[in-house]
Amino acid sequence: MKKISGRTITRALLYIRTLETLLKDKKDSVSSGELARITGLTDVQIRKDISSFGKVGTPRVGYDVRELRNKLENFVLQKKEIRVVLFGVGNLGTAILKYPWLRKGKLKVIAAFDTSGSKAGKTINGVSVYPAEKAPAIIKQSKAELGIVAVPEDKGQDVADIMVKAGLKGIANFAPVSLKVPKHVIVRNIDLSIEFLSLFCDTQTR
Amino acid sequence: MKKISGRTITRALLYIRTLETLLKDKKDSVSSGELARITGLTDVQIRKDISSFGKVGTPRVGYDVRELRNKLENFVLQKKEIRVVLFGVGNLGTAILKYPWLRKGKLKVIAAFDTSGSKAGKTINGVSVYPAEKAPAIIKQSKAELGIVAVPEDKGQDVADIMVKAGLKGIANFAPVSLKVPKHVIVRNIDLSIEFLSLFCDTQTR
DNA sequence: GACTGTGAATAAGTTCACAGCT
DNA sequence: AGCTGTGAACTTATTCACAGTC
Repeated sequence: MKKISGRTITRALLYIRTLETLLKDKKDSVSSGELARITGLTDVQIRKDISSFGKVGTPRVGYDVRELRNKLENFVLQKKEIRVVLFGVGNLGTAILKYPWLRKGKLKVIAAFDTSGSKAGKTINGVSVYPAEKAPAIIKQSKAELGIVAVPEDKGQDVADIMVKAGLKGIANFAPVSLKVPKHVIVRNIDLSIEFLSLFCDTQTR
Repeated sequence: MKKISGRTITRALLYIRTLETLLKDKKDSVSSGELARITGLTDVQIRKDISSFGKVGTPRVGYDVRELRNKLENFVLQKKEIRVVLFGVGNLGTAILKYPWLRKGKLKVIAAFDTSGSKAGKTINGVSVYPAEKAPAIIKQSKAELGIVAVPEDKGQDVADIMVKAGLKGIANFAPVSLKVPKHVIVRNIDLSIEFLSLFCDTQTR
């Protein structure tokens, strides 16, 4: 088996999501063309992606939905549970904590942290909020792997430093600031302003 | 001047953000190498991107921060104000409305909509919340261009349909569902679950 | 010497064209 | 016929190497 590109993996996660809704609709067979219609990608792209995980479809029929879902999950999400911590229980942090789809999957937010004393001690959607000082101990002890930065931009770097020191290997950063981290830590930036503006630019150029 | 790729534009938006924080720090000159250190990109990438907007740097010195910022803004964001509407005033929608960086830039949320009667009539961060029925009229009259889908997944397609019918040209979709829209409407999907999971996968493969 | 700007080389990603299966 | 799977062609994006400038 060869190495799989990050883009293929991201699309595989989309396929998994799509297959799961097909399962809910009691569909148990699907073709690459049908997946293409749903996702907006091309059928060839989808077949190519899927083929990098091994042969699983049957000609003339398509893919067995459950089998394909399992195949993709086994490659992409072997781990049973991915432990995540969140920094910043403001509006965005709360929104992330309350969104149900974090629980449906393998993602588990195991703790949230906030510097404001008024937030600590609360429980949001089953997740306890702790004062920021407790973060290093809790992260290490719980063996969390991912951190979400949902604090204002001027606190972003401080939070990232804590996360790095505590041993997190991936950071999802919603603060509109570039984080400085050692290269073994991977940062995914989600700057909503930039997302919206680049979407706008896309609409202009066509 | 040649055509500029979407990726270059997204990076240009990041450069603009970065230059603006440099301005705040009273830095008025910066090199591609320095921008590279801050953003995590390579210096060549940055020079190449910038050069596609025209010559603006001076050898031995670097770029004038203010001049470069203006140059990039003129290319990428000529428009004075980009009008946006939001559907779904739950936690995520409220978070988006309250985040300050939407106002710093050219993005302006001109209205929010929610089906729940209890939300309509409120004002969040200066943005009025209306019942969903008012959306078509308000969108058309205000000449809004972008829509944000922050409703639960089972309402996503309905909202997208309203947005398309009202003439919006771009949709930022936070609902974990694939939207079906005519091809002249551009959708940017931001599925937080997929973002986090793909980040996790990245941390595994190196 | 220390920077920018850029054509050329390389790498990554997508689409094409068609072989192969049932 | 109608689908999957895949090498090959092509397109897009990044990196290299170095010329040009102050």
